[in-house]
Amino acid sequence: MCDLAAALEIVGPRWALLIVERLLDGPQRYGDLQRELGAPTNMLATRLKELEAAGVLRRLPLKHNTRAYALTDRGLDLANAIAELGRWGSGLSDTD
Amino acid sequence: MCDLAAALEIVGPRWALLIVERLLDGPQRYGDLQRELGAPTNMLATRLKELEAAGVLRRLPLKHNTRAYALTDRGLDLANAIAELGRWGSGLSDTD
DNA sequence: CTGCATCCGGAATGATACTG
DNA sequence: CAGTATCATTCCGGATGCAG
Repeated sequence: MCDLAAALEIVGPRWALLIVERLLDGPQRYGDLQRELGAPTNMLATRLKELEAAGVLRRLPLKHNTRAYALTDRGLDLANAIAELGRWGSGLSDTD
Repeated sequence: MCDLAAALEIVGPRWALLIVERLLDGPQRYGDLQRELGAPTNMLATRLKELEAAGVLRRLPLKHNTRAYALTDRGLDLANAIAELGRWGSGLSDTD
């Protein structure tokens, strides 16, 4: 299996890369991600668990009943790939 | 909608990025892609149509009953993003 | 013989309501 | 606020069949 397929095993499922992109801004809470992404709550919970298991992000327990999700080094490493993909996406309306 | 989401609308579905990666080697025929990717034939046909509609690749009619699929400029533009994602995927076994 | 559509079972996804 | 349970819908995967 090539490296790209291995990467897609983790960030391929829907919402995964969007979650990481939001987290590049800094740690965010569950409700913040849900609102900004517009993702279904069950999918958000599922992806967060997968990404945590993959070592892309980790949960930071806060006071009371709140936690925050923050990228690990492995997650921050995705910044370049996300930037390139975003740059490509921004040029989709050009020269159409 | 952010640029990343727009990009994922096209290359998000399964096999899409894998197809483009194989095509970076040069134009390939349907059977070649099917064998090297191990993708189901129906999915391959579906993704190829979507990617063609998105202007990522185009069909080159060959002699007889064969066609080849080749990347357009827009498809070649994905090389950087694929390279970054592949690089990230290759580091997944490190420091595990 | 290559390219692709169709059929069907199963997995992934999405909307909503509910619990701690 | 954070996450789970449930159910409808769509997507995916494998086999098969048909057309050029």
